[in-house]
Amino acid sequence: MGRKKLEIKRIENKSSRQVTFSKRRNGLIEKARQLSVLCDASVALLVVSASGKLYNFSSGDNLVKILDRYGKQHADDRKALDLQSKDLKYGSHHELLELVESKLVESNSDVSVDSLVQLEDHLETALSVTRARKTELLLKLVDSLKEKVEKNNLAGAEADKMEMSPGKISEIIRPVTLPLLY
Amino acid sequence: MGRKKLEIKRIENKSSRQVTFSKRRNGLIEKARQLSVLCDASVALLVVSASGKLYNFSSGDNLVKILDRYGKQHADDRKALDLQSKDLKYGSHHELLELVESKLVESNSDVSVDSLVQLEDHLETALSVTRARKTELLLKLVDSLKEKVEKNNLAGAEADKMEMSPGKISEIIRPVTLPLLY
DNA sequence: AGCTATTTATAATC
DNA sequence: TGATTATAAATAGCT
Repeated sequence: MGRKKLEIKRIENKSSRQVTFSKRRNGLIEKARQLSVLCDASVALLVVSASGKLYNFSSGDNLVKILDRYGKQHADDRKALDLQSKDLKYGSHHELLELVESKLVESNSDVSVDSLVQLEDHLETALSVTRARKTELLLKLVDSLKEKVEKNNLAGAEADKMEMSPGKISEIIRPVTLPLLY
Repeated sequence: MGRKKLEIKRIENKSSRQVTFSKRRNGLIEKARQLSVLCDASVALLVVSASGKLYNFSSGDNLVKILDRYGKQHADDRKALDLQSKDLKYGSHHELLELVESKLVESNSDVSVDSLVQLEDHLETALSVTRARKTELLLKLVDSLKEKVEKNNLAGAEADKMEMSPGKISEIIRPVTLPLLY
C-alpha cells in the first residue's frame, strides 16, 4: 500500500528494513488492538526485532493489572518474583488437565468436550499473557540491577576486579539457551 | 477501509461481529506473517474469539518442527507430554536467570547487560512460541481422548453410568481457572 | 462466501 | 527520526 507494490521477502537494505519494521510493527499492534475491541476477542502479540528488542500487545489488561499488584508488592525481590511466576504458571494448569482428563473418560457428551476444549484455550491464552508480562517484570529487574552496578562504579570505582567482556558472558550463557531457541 | 468508517468499539450486532472477526483475524495473521518475513523478526500471535476458539501464528517454524518430533515420539502419551513441556519450560529459563544475575552484579559493562537483556527477550519469545505449540498438542490430546470416548459409546453402549452435563463440568473446573483468567 | 466503494496502511521521498 | 503523498491493501456493507 505504498508508492509501489512490495514483494513479501526479506528487505535487503538494512535501513529501509528498519523503517519498514517500525511502521508495520505499529500498524500490526494497532490492528491487534482494534480486533480485540471490535470483536471482544483476546489477543496477545509478541514481536522481537532482529536486533532483539521486544514489543508486545495484549488485550488482557485486567490480568496485567493484577500482576502489577503482585509485582509492586515484591518490587525488586527476586525470590518473590520466582514464586509468583511458578504459582501462576504450573499448579492450576496441571490440575485443570488432570480434571479434564478424568472427566473426559467418564463423560460421553460432545458438548461438554467442546466446552472443555474452549476452556483450555482460554486458560492457555491467559497463561501466555501472564508469561509475556513476566518478561516485562524480568526486564525491569535487570534494569534495576544494572542501575545498582552503575552506582557502585561511580562510588567505589574499584569495580573491575571481576570484569567480564560481553563476549565471555555470551559464551557462558548461549549453551544454556540455544537448545531452546532452535 | 470499507463502505463506511467504522468506530473502534465493540460491534453490537452478533453476526456482523462474527464476520468482522473472521475477516480481521485473517488480515492480522497475514500482516504478522509479512512483518516476520520482510523484517526478519520473530512474531508470535494468539487470538481467541469470544466463543473460545484459538487461532495463532508464529514465525518460529524451526522450533515448531523440533517440537513436532518430540510430539510424534510420544504421540498420545500424556505422561511424556508433561515431561516434555516441563523440561522445555522451566529448567533452562531459571538457570539463565541465575547466571544473568550473578554475572550482572560482577560486571560493569553496559554492553554485556544489553546483550543479556536481548538474550532474555529471545528466550522468552522462544518459550512463548513453545507454549503456543504446547496448546496445540494438548488440543490434539483432548481430541484423541474424545475419539476414545466416542468409540466406547459405540462399542459398549453402557456409557452413561457416570454422565455429566456440560453445566456441571463447568462448575467443577471454573473455580480452578478463574483466578488465572482475571 | 463473493463483490466494490471506501477507508487505511504504508513505500518512497523529502 | 518525522511529515507528506501517491498507491496498494484491507475491509464494511451488501448479496
